[in-house]
Amino acid sequence: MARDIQERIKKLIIDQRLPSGASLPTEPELMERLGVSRNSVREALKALQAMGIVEIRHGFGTYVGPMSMAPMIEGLTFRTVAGHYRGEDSLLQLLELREAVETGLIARLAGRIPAADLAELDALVDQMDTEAAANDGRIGQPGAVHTETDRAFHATLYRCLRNPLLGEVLEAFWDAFHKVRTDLVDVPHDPRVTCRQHREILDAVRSGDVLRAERAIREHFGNIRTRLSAPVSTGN
Amino acid sequence: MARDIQERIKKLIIDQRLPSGASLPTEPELMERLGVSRNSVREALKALQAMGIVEIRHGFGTYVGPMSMAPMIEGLTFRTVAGHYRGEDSLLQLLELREAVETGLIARLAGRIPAADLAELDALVDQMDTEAAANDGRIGQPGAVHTETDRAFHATLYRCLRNPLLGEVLEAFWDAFHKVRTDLVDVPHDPRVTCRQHREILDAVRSGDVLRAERAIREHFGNIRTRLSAPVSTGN
DNA sequence: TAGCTCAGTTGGTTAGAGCAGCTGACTCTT
DNA sequence: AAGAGTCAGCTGCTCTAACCAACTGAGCTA
Repeated sequence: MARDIQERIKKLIIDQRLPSGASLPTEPELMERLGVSRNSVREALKALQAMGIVEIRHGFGTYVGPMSMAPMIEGLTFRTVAGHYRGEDSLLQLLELREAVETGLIARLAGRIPAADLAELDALVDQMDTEAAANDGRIGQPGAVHTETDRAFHATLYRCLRNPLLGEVLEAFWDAFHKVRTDLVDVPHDPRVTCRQHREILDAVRSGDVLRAERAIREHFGNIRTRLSAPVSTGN
Repeated sequence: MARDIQERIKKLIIDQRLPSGASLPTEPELMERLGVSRNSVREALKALQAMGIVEIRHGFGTYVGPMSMAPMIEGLTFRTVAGHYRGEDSLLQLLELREAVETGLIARLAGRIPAADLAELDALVDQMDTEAAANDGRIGQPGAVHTETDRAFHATLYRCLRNPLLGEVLEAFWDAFHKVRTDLVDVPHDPRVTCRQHREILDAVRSGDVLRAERAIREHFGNIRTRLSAPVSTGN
Protein backbone atom coordinates (compact mmCIF):
# COMPACT_ATOMS: atom_id res chain seq x y z
CA MET A 1 0.00 0.00 0.00
CA ALA A 2 2.84 2.38 0.83
CA ARG A 3 4.08 1.55 -2.65
CA ASP A 4 0.71 2.50 -4.03
CA ILE A 5 0.80 5.89 -2.35
CA GLN A 6 4.21 6.60 -3.83
CA GLU A 7 2.94 5.72 -7.28
CA ARG A 8 -0.06 7.98 -6.89
CA ILE A 9 2.09 10.91 -5.88
CA LYS A 10 4.38 10.26 -8.83
CA LYS A 11 1.35 10.09 -11.08
CA LEU A 12 0.24 13.42 -9.68
CA ILE A 13 3.52 14.99 -10.73
CA ILE A 14 3.46 13.42 -14.19
CA ASP A 15 -0.19 14.13 -14.90
CA GLN A 16 0.02 17.76 -13.90
CA ARG A 17 3.33 18.24 -15.71
CA LEU A 18 4.83 19.71 -12.57
CA PRO A 19 8.35 21.05 -13.14
CA SER A 20 11.19 20.81 -10.65
CA GLY A 21 10.55 23.16 -7.80
CA ALA A 22 6.78 23.23 -8.15
CA SER A 23 4.98 22.95 -4.84
CA LEU A 24 3.09 19.78 -3.94
CA PRO A 25 -0.02 19.53 -1.79
CA THR A 26 0.56 19.77 1.95
CA GLU A 27 0.51 16.66 4.11
CA PRO A 28 -3.07 17.19 5.30
CA GLU A 29 -4.20 17.75 1.72
CA LEU A 30 -2.50 14.56 0.57
CA MET A 31 -4.11 12.69 3.47
CA GLU A 32 -7.51 13.72 2.23
CA ARG A 33 -6.87 13.28 -1.49
CA LEU A 34 -5.36 9.84 -1.07
CA GLY A 35 -7.59 8.76 1.79
CA VAL A 36 -4.78 7.55 4.02
CA SER A 37 -3.34 8.58 7.34
CA ARG A 38 -0.73 11.21 7.77
CA ASN A 39 1.86 8.64 8.73
CA SER A 40 1.47 6.74 5.48
CA VAL A 41 1.72 9.95 3.49
CA ARG A 42 4.90 10.87 5.29
CA GLU A 43 6.49 7.46 4.75
CA ALA A 44 5.72 7.65 1.05
CA LEU A 45 7.17 11.16 0.86
CA LYS A 46 10.30 10.03 2.69
CA ALA A 47 10.83 7.28 0.14
CA LEU A 48 10.28 9.69 -2.76
CA GLN A 49 12.67 12.12 -1.13
CA ALA A 50 15.31 9.40 -0.95
CA MET A 51 14.90 8.93 -4.69
CA GLY A 52 15.23 12.65 -5.34
CA ILE A 53 11.73 12.87 -6.76
CA VAL A 54 10.48 15.09 -3.98
CA GLU A 55 12.07 17.75 -1.83
CA ILE A 56 10.82 18.48 1.67
CA ARG A 57 11.48 21.77 3.43
CA HIS A 58 10.60 21.98 7.09
CA GLY A 59 8.03 24.61 7.87
CA PHE A 60 7.70 25.51 4.24
CA GLY A 61 6.25 22.77 2.14
CA THR A 62 6.91 19.87 -0.17
CA TYR A 63 8.19 20.40 -3.69
CA VAL A 64 9.04 18.48 -6.82
CA GLY A 65 12.68 17.50 -6.49
CA PRO A 66 15.57 18.41 -8.78
CA MET A 67 15.63 14.83 -10.12
CA SER A 68 19.38 14.91 -9.95
CA MET A 69 21.62 11.90 -9.68
CA ALA A 70 22.27 12.60 -6.01
CA PRO A 71 20.41 9.51 -4.76
CA MET A 72 22.38 7.37 -7.15
CA ILE A 73 25.59 8.79 -5.74
CA GLU A 74 24.52 7.95 -2.24
CA GLY A 75 23.47 4.44 -3.14
CA LEU A 76 26.59 3.80 -5.16
CA THR A 77 28.76 5.17 -2.37
CA PHE A 78 27.18 2.97 0.25
CA ARG A 79 27.34 -0.06 -1.97
CA THR A 80 31.01 0.54 -2.64
CA VAL A 81 31.92 1.14 0.99
CA ALA A 82 30.01 -1.92 2.14
CA GLY A 83 31.62 -4.05 -0.55
CA HIS A 84 35.04 -2.74 0.37
CA TYR A 85 34.65 -3.71 4.00
CA ARG A 86 33.50 -7.13 2.94
CA GLY A 87 36.75 -7.62 1.09
CA GLU A 88 35.51 -7.03 -2.44
CA ASP A 89 37.38 -4.82 -4.88
CA SER A 90 34.34 -2.60 -5.21
CA LEU A 91 36.35 0.60 -5.38
CA LEU A 92 38.42 -0.78 -8.24
CA GLN A 93 35.24 -1.78 -10.04
CA LEU A 94 33.94 1.73 -9.68
CA LEU A 95 37.17 3.11 -11.10
CA GLU A 96 37.00 0.69 -14.02
CA LEU A 97 33.47 1.81 -14.69
CA ARG A 98 34.62 5.41 -14.92
CA GLU A 99 37.57 4.44 -17.09
CA ALA A 100 35.41 2.45 -19.47
CA VAL A 101 32.89 5.24 -19.91
CA GLU A 102 35.42 8.03 -20.23
CA THR A 103 37.61 6.11 -22.64
CA GLY A 104 34.59 5.55 -24.84
CA LEU A 105 33.59 9.20 -24.70
CA ILE A 106 36.98 10.70 -25.32
CA ALA A 107 37.03 9.13 -28.76
CA ARG A 108 33.91 10.93 -29.83
CA LEU A 109 35.02 14.35 -28.71
CA ALA A 110 38.66 14.32 -29.81
CA GLY A 111 39.07 17.24 -32.18
CA ARG A 112 35.50 18.38 -31.71
CA ILE A 113 35.71 20.49 -28.59
CA PRO A 114 34.78 24.16 -29.07
CA ALA A 115 37.57 26.67 -28.61
CA ALA A 116 35.81 28.19 -25.63
CA ASP A 117 35.82 24.90 -23.77
CA LEU A 118 39.45 24.29 -24.67
CA ALA A 119 40.36 27.66 -23.20
CA GLU A 120 38.49 26.81 -20.03
CA LEU A 121 40.27 23.48 -19.80
CA ASP A 122 43.62 25.22 -20.30
CA ALA A 123 42.82 27.51 -17.43
CA LEU A 124 41.89 24.56 -15.24
CA VAL A 125 45.13 22.72 -15.94
CA ASP A 126 47.06 25.92 -15.24
CA GLN A 127 45.28 26.14 -11.93
CA MET A 128 46.22 22.54 -11.18
CA ASP A 129 49.84 23.46 -11.79
CA THR A 130 49.56 26.34 -9.39
CA GLU A 131 47.92 24.20 -6.75
CA ALA A 132 50.46 21.43 -7.21
CA ALA A 133 53.33 23.89 -6.84
CA ALA A 134 51.94 25.52 -3.71
CA ASN A 135 53.42 23.84 -0.71
CA ASP A 136 51.25 25.31 2.02
CA GLY A 137 54.30 25.94 4.14
CA ARG A 138 55.63 22.40 4.03
CA ILE A 139 59.25 22.60 2.99
CA GLY A 140 60.17 20.50 0.02
CA GLN A 141 56.66 19.10 -0.27
CA PRO A 142 54.52 19.81 -3.26
CA GLY A 143 50.92 20.85 -2.70
CA ALA A 144 47.90 18.94 -3.85
CA VAL A 145 45.49 19.46 -6.70
CA HIS A 146 42.22 20.61 -5.25
CA THR A 147 39.41 18.14 -5.55
CA GLU A 148 37.14 20.71 -7.12
CA THR A 149 39.62 21.47 -9.88
CA ASP A 150 39.86 17.84 -10.92
CA ARG A 151 36.11 17.56 -10.84
CA ALA A 152 35.70 20.67 -12.95
CA PHE A 153 38.16 19.37 -15.53
CA HIS A 154 36.30 16.14 -16.06
CA ALA A 155 32.94 17.91 -16.12
CA THR A 156 34.07 20.54 -18.62
CA LEU A 157 35.66 17.94 -20.86
CA TYR A 158 32.39 16.22 -21.65
CA ARG A 159 30.16 19.26 -21.62
CA CYS A 160 30.28 19.77 -25.36
CA LEU A 161 28.52 16.47 -25.92
CA ARG A 162 25.37 18.43 -25.09
CA ASN A 163 23.83 15.67 -23.09
CA PRO A 164 22.98 16.80 -19.56
CA LEU A 165 22.10 13.27 -18.49
CA LEU A 166 25.47 11.98 -19.59
CA GLY A 167 27.22 14.77 -17.74
CA GLU A 168 25.29 14.10 -14.56
CA VAL A 169 25.96 10.38 -14.66
CA LEU A 170 29.67 10.99 -15.11
CA GLU A 171 29.68 13.45 -12.24
CA ALA A 172 27.80 10.95 -10.12
CA PHE A 173 30.42 8.30 -10.76
CA TRP A 174 33.15 10.83 -10.03
CA ASP A 175 31.48 11.92 -6.79
CA ALA A 176 30.92 8.40 -5.54
CA PHE A 177 34.47 7.41 -6.32
CA HIS A 178 36.05 10.38 -4.59
CA LYS A 179 33.79 10.15 -1.59
CA VAL A 180 34.74 6.54 -1.04
CA ARG A 181 38.41 7.06 -1.77
CA THR A 182 38.86 9.90 0.68
CA ASP A 183 36.98 7.90 3.30
CA LEU A 184 38.85 4.66 2.86
CA VAL A 185 42.23 5.06 1.29
CA ASP A 186 44.17 8.27 1.09
CA VAL A 187 47.40 7.67 -0.67
CA PRO A 188 50.02 10.37 -0.89
CA HIS A 189 51.12 10.95 -4.44
CA ASP A 190 52.91 13.42 -6.61
CA PRO A 191 50.37 15.96 -7.85
CA ARG A 192 52.71 17.03 -10.64
CA VAL A 193 52.15 13.67 -12.31
CA THR A 194 48.42 14.30 -12.19
CA CYS A 195 48.93 17.70 -13.77
CA ARG A 196 51.04 16.30 -16.55
CA GLN A 197 48.46 13.67 -17.32
CA HIS A 198 45.61 16.13 -17.46
CA ARG A 199 47.66 18.35 -19.74
CA GLU A 200 48.34 15.39 -22.02
CA ILE A 201 44.64 14.50 -22.17
CA LEU A 202 43.82 18.06 -23.09
CA ASP A 203 46.53 18.31 -25.75
CA ALA A 204 45.54 14.98 -27.23
CA VAL A 205 41.91 15.99 -27.46
CA ARG A 206 42.89 19.31 -28.99
CA SER A 207 45.03 17.63 -31.63
CA GLY A 208 42.12 15.41 -32.64
CA ASP A 209 44.25 12.28 -32.38
CA VAL A 210 41.76 9.73 -31.11
CA LEU A 211 44.25 7.01 -30.26
CA ARG A 212 46.48 9.43 -28.40
CA ALA A 213 43.50 10.72 -26.42
CA GLU A 214 42.45 7.22 -25.48
CA ARG A 215 45.97 6.39 -24.41
CA ALA A 216 46.14 9.55 -22.31
CA ILE A 217 42.90 8.74 -20.51
CA ARG A 218 43.97 5.17 -19.91
CA GLU A 219 47.28 6.35 -18.51
CA HIS A 220 45.54 8.74 -16.18
CA PHE A 221 43.28 6.05 -14.83
CA GLY A 222 46.17 3.63 -14.67
CA ASN A 223 47.90 6.08 -12.38
CA ILE A 224 44.91 6.26 -10.09
CA ARG A 225 44.60 2.49 -10.11
CA THR A 226 48.19 2.06 -9.06
CA ARG A 227 47.66 4.35 -6.11
CA LEU A 228 44.60 2.36 -5.16
CA SER A 229 46.06 -1.09 -5.13
CA ALA A 230 49.50 -0.29 -3.75
CA PRO A 231 48.71 0.27 -0.10
CA VAL A 232 46.68 -1.91 2.16
CA SER A 233 43.49 -0.03 2.79
CA THR A 234 43.12 1.69 6.10
CA GLY A 235 40.41 -0.28 7.84
CA ASN A 236 38.12 1.49 10.18
CA MET B 1 17.19 14.06 12.54
CA ALA B 2 15.54 11.57 10.21
CA ARG B 3 18.72 11.88 8.20
CA ASP B 4 20.71 11.07 11.28
CA ILE B 5 18.75 7.89 11.93
CA GLN B 6 19.38 6.71 8.38
CA GLU B 7 23.10 7.32 8.81
CA ARG B 8 23.17 5.37 12.05
CA ILE B 9 21.45 2.40 10.51
CA LYS B 10 23.87 2.51 7.59
CA LYS B 11 26.73 2.69 10.06
CA LEU B 12 25.32 -0.35 11.80
CA ILE B 13 25.47 -2.32 8.57
CA ILE B 14 28.98 -1.15 7.75
CA ASP B 15 30.41 -1.62 11.22
CA GLN B 16 29.05 -5.11 11.63
CA ARG B 17 30.05 -6.08 8.09
CA LEU B 18 26.54 -7.31 7.46
CA PRO B 19 26.22 -9.01 4.06
CA SER B 20 23.20 -8.75 1.79
CA GLY B 21 20.34 -10.72 3.28
CA ALA B 22 21.51 -10.49 6.87
CA SER B 23 18.72 -9.67 9.27
CA LEU B 24 18.55 -6.28 10.93
CA PRO B 25 17.16 -5.51 14.39
CA THR B 26 13.38 -5.37 14.61
CA GLU B 27 11.61 -2.05 14.74
CA PRO B 28 11.16 -2.11 18.55
CA GLU B 29 14.84 -2.96 18.96
CA LEU B 30 15.87 -0.09 16.71
CA MET B 31 13.58 2.22 18.68
CA GLU B 32 15.43 1.36 21.84
CA ARG B 33 18.94 1.34 20.38
CA LEU B 34 18.51 4.65 18.60
CA GLY B 35 16.32 6.23 21.26
CA VAL B 36 13.63 7.39 18.86
CA SER B 37 10.00 6.58 18.27
CA ARG B 38 8.81 3.81 16.07
CA ASN B 39 7.50 6.33 13.60
CA SER B 40 10.91 7.83 13.02
CA VAL B 41 12.51 4.41 12.70
CA ARG B 42 9.98 3.44 10.08
CA GLU B 43 10.47 6.62 8.07
CA ALA B 44 14.21 6.07 8.04
CA LEU B 45 13.77 2.45 6.98
CA LYS B 46 11.40 3.50 4.21
CA ALA B 47 14.02 5.87 2.85
CA LEU B 48 16.74 3.22 3.06
CA GLN B 49 14.41 0.78 1.36
CA ALA B 50 13.91 3.25 -1.47
CA MET B 51 17.67 3.33 -1.91
CA GLY B 52 17.89 -0.45 -1.93
CA ILE B 53 20.01 -0.52 1.19
CA VAL B 54 17.39 -2.29 3.23
CA GLU B 55 14.70 -4.82 2.42
CA ILE B 56 11.51 -5.02 4.47
CA ARG B 57 9.34 -8.14 4.56
CA HIS B 58 5.95 -7.85 6.17
CA GLY B 59 5.53 -10.11 9.18
CA PHE B 60 9.03 -11.42 8.82
CA GLY B 61 11.66 -8.83 9.48
CA THR B 62 14.03 -6.28 8.03
CA TYR B 63 17.12 -7.31 6.10
CA VAL B 64 20.15 -5.84 4.42
CA GLY B 65 19.12 -5.16 0.84
CA PRO B 66 20.63 -6.57 -2.34
CA MET B 67 22.24 -3.19 -3.08
CA SER B 68 21.25 -3.58 -6.67
CA MET B 69 20.79 -0.79 -9.14
CA ALA B 70 17.00 -1.13 -8.94
CA PRO B 71 16.49 2.23 -7.22
CA MET B 72 18.60 3.90 -9.88
CA ILE B 73 16.40 2.38 -12.56
CA GLU B 74 13.31 3.72 -10.89
CA GLY B 75 14.74 7.19 -10.44
CA LEU B 76 16.08 7.28 -13.97
CA THR B 77 12.78 6.06 -15.34
CA PHE B 78 10.78 8.68 -13.53
CA ARG B 79 13.19 11.40 -14.48
CA THR B 80 12.99 10.41 -18.12
CA VAL B 81 9.21 10.14 -18.17
CA ALA B 82 8.80 13.48 -16.42
CA GLY B 83 11.27 15.12 -18.81
CA HIS B 84 9.50 13.61 -21.79
CA TYR B 85 6.16 15.03 -20.75
CA ARG B 86 7.76 18.41 -20.25
CA GLY B 87 8.89 18.37 -23.86
CA GLU B 88 12.54 17.51 -23.30
CA ASP B 89 14.30 14.87 -25.37
CA SER B 90 15.07 12.90 -22.24
CA LEU B 91 14.50 9.53 -23.85
CA LEU B 92 16.95 10.37 -26.62
CA GLN B 93 19.49 11.45 -24.00
CA LEU B 94 19.10 8.13 -22.27
CA LEU B 95 19.64 6.31 -25.54
CA GLU B 96 22.74 8.38 -26.25
CA LEU B 97 24.06 7.53 -22.83
CA ARG B 98 23.70 3.84 -23.58
CA GLU B 99 25.25 4.27 -27.01
CA ALA B 100 28.23 6.16 -25.63
CA VAL B 101 28.94 3.59 -22.95
CA GLU B 102 28.44 0.54 -25.14
CA THR B 103 30.48 1.97 -27.99
CA GLY B 104 33.33 2.54 -25.59
CA LEU B 105 33.07 -0.94 -24.15
CA ILE B 106 32.78 -2.83 -27.41
CA ALA B 107 36.27 -1.68 -28.34
CA ARG B 108 37.80 -3.31 -25.32
CA LEU B 109 36.15 -6.64 -25.77
CA ALA B 110 36.44 -7.10 -29.53
CA GLY B 111 38.38 -10.29 -30.07
CA ARG B 112 38.57 -11.05 -26.38
CA ILE B 113 35.30 -12.78 -25.71
CA PRO B 114 35.62 -16.38 -24.49
CA ALA B 115 34.34 -19.05 -26.83
CA ALA B 116 31.67 -20.06 -24.34
CA ASP B 117 30.17 -16.58 -24.33
CA LEU B 118 30.33 -16.43 -28.12
CA ALA B 119 28.38 -19.66 -28.30
CA GLU B 120 25.78 -18.27 -25.95
CA LEU B 121 25.48 -15.12 -28.02
CA ASP B 122 25.10 -17.21 -31.17
CA ALA B 123 22.25 -19.05 -29.54
CA LEU B 124 20.60 -15.79 -28.53
CA VAL B 125 20.77 -14.36 -32.04
CA ASP B 126 19.36 -17.61 -33.39
CA GLN B 127 16.53 -17.27 -30.96
CA MET B 128 15.91 -13.72 -32.15
CA ASP B 129 15.65 -15.04 -35.69
CA THR B 130 13.10 -17.57 -34.59
CA GLU B 131 11.10 -14.97 -32.70
CA ALA B 132 11.24 -12.54 -35.60
CA ALA B 133 10.04 -15.19 -38.01
CA ALA B 134 7.16 -16.29 -35.84
CA ASN B 135 4.06 -14.43 -36.88
CA ASP B 136 1.75 -15.33 -34.05
CA GLY B 137 -1.03 -15.98 -36.48
CA ARG B 138 -0.87 -12.65 -38.26
CA ILE B 139 -0.64 -13.31 -41.96
CA GLY B 140 2.29 -11.69 -43.70
CA GLN B 141 3.44 -9.98 -40.52
CA PRO B 142 6.74 -10.87 -38.94
CA GLY B 143 6.86 -11.47 -35.21
CA ALA B 144 8.80 -9.44 -32.71
CA VAL B 145 12.03 -10.06 -30.87
CA HIS B 146 11.22 -10.74 -27.27
CA THR B 147 12.36 -8.08 -24.88
CA GLU B 148 14.13 -10.61 -22.69
CA THR B 149 16.19 -11.91 -25.58
CA ASP B 150 17.50 -8.47 -26.45
CA ARG B 151 18.26 -7.83 -22.80
CA ALA B 152 20.10 -11.11 -22.48
CA PHE B 153 22.18 -10.36 -25.56
CA HIS B 154 23.43 -7.06 -24.22
CA ALA B 155 24.03 -8.51 -20.76
CA THR B 156 25.97 -11.50 -22.06
CA LEU B 157 28.05 -9.34 -24.37
CA TYR B 158 29.69 -7.43 -21.55
CA ARG B 159 29.85 -10.22 -19.02
CA CYS B 160 33.42 -11.18 -19.84
CA LEU B 161 34.67 -7.81 -18.63
CA ARG B 162 34.38 -9.38 -15.18
CA ASN B 163 33.03 -6.25 -13.59
CA PRO B 164 29.67 -6.89 -11.91
CA LEU B 165 29.16 -3.19 -11.23
CA LEU B 166 29.60 -2.35 -14.89
CA GLY B 167 27.16 -5.06 -15.89
CA GLU B 168 24.56 -3.85 -13.44
CA VAL B 169 24.85 -0.25 -14.54
CA LEU B 170 24.44 -1.25 -18.17
CA GLU B 171 21.41 -3.35 -17.31
CA ALA B 172 19.99 -0.46 -15.33
CA PHE B 173 20.30 1.85 -18.33
CA TRP B 174 18.76 -0.81 -20.53
CA ASP B 175 15.87 -1.37 -18.12
CA ALA B 176 15.10 2.31 -17.72
CA PHE B 177 15.19 2.86 -21.46
CA HIS B 178 12.89 -0.02 -22.29
CA LYS B 179 10.48 0.76 -19.51
CA VAL B 180 10.08 4.32 -20.72
CA ARG B 181 9.96 3.38 -24.38
CA THR B 182 7.23 0.83 -23.99
CA ASP B 183 5.25 3.27 -21.86
CA LEU B 184 5.58 6.25 -24.14
CA VAL B 185 6.33 5.35 -27.72
CA ASP B 186 5.80 2.00 -29.27
CA VAL B 187 6.87 2.11 -32.86
CA PRO B 188 6.26 -0.82 -35.14
CA HIS B 189 9.42 -1.91 -36.87
CA ASP B 190 10.92 -4.78 -38.76
CA PRO B 191 12.43 -7.20 -36.25
CA ARG B 192 14.53 -8.79 -38.96
CA VAL B 193 16.61 -5.63 -39.15
CA THR B 194 17.23 -5.88 -35.42
CA CYS B 195 18.33 -9.50 -35.84
CA ARG B 196 20.69 -8.64 -38.63
CA GLN B 197 22.26 -5.88 -36.58
CA HIS B 198 22.77 -8.08 -33.55
CA ARG B 199 24.32 -10.72 -35.76
CA GLU B 200 26.68 -8.12 -37.23
CA ILE B 201 27.72 -6.92 -33.77
CA LEU B 202 28.45 -10.48 -32.75
CA ASP B 203 30.41 -11.28 -35.89
CA ALA B 204 32.40 -8.07 -35.61
CA VAL B 205 33.30 -8.78 -32.01
CA ARG B 206 34.25 -12.33 -32.90
CA SER B 207 36.51 -11.16 -35.71
CA GLY B 208 38.34 -8.83 -33.36
CA ASP B 209 37.92 -5.90 -35.74
CA VAL B 210 37.48 -2.99 -33.34
CA LEU B 211 36.37 -0.44 -35.91
CA ARG B 212 33.84 -2.79 -37.41
CA ALA B 213 32.46 -3.57 -33.97
CA GLU B 214 32.08 0.10 -33.16
CA ARG B 215 30.36 0.70 -36.46
CA ALA B 216 28.00 -2.19 -35.81
CA ILE B 217 27.03 -0.88 -32.40
CA ARG B 218 26.55 2.63 -33.74
CA GLU B 219 24.36 1.33 -36.54
CA HIS B 220 22.25 -0.61 -34.07
CA PHE B 221 21.68 2.41 -31.91
CA GLY B 222 21.13 4.56 -34.98
CA ASN B 223 18.31 2.24 -35.91
CA ILE B 224 16.70 2.61 -32.50
CA ARG B 225 17.16 6.36 -32.63
CA THR B 226 15.39 6.60 -35.96
CA ARG B 227 12.43 4.73 -34.59
CA LEU B 228 12.35 7.10 -31.63
CA SER B 229 12.36 10.38 -33.45
CA ALA B 230 10.22 9.42 -36.44
CA PRO B 231 6.79 9.44 -34.86
CA VAL B 232 5.28 12.08 -32.68
CA SER B 233 5.20 10.51 -29.27
CA THR B 234 1.90 9.18 -28.08
CA GLY B 235 0.87 11.50 -25.31
CA ASN B 236 -0.97 10.15 -22.36
C1' DT C 1 2.60 -39.13 10.33
C1' DA C 2 0.19 -35.47 7.94
C1' DG C 3 -2.40 -31.66 8.26
C1' DC C 4 -4.66 -27.98 10.92
C1' DT C 5 -5.07 -24.51 14.34
C1' DC C 6 -3.64 -21.02 17.10
C1' DA C 7 -0.55 -18.09 19.68
C1' DG C 8 3.37 -15.11 19.16
C1' DT C 9 6.40 -12.16 16.51
C1' DT C 10 7.06 -8.75 13.00
C1' DG C 11 5.88 -5.17 10.03
C1' DG C 12 1.58 -1.97 8.40
C1' DT C 13 -1.80 1.54 9.45
C1' DT C 14 -4.42 4.77 12.02
C1' DA C 15 -5.35 8.46 15.42
C1' DG C 16 -4.36 12.40 18.16
C1' DA C 17 -1.36 15.46 20.44
C1' DG C 18 2.37 18.59 20.83
C1' DC C 19 7.06 20.47 18.92
C1' DA C 20 9.83 23.21 15.55
C1' DG C 21 10.82 26.09 11.52
C1' DC C 22 9.27 29.50 8.32
C1' DT C 23 6.28 33.43 6.47
C1' DG C 24 3.75 37.46 6.47
C1' DA C 25 0.99 40.74 8.50
C1' DC C 26 0.53 43.63 12.41
C1' DT C 27 2.27 46.81 15.77
C1' DC C 28 5.33 49.65 18.00
C1' DT C 29 9.17 52.69 17.82
C1' DT C 30 11.82 56.25 15.73
C1' DA D 1 5.98 57.57 7.25
C1' DA D 2 9.62 54.10 7.48
C1' DG D 3 11.82 50.58 9.82
C1' DA D 4 12.30 46.88 13.08
C1' DG D 5 10.31 43.70 16.30
C1' DT D 6 6.57 40.51 17.42
C1' DC D 7 3.14 37.23 16.98
C1' DA D 8 -0.34 34.29 14.72
C1' DG D 9 -0.71 30.85 11.23
C1' DC D 10 0.82 27.61 8.28
C1' DT D 11 4.12 24.04 7.28
C1' DG D 12 6.56 19.77 8.29
C1' DC D 13 8.61 16.82 12.54
C1' DT D 14 8.27 13.71 16.42
C1' DC D 15 6.06 11.10 19.81
C1' DT D 16 2.62 7.91 22.03
C1' DA D 17 -0.72 4.30 21.90
C1' DA D 18 -3.57 1.25 19.88
C1' DC D 19 -5.05 -2.04 16.55
C1' DC D 20 -4.61 -4.62 11.85
C1' DA D 21 -2.24 -7.99 8.78
C1' DA D 22 1.26 -11.28 7.37
C1' DC D 23 4.19 -14.83 8.52
C1' DT D 24 6.34 -18.56 11.60
C1' DG D 25 6.42 -22.40 14.38
C1' DA D 26 4.80 -25.14 18.16
C1' DG D 27 1.24 -27.96 19.51
C1' DC D 28 -2.97 -30.39 18.64
C1' DT D 29 -5.93 -33.35 16.00
C1' DA D 30 -7.19 -36.84 12.76
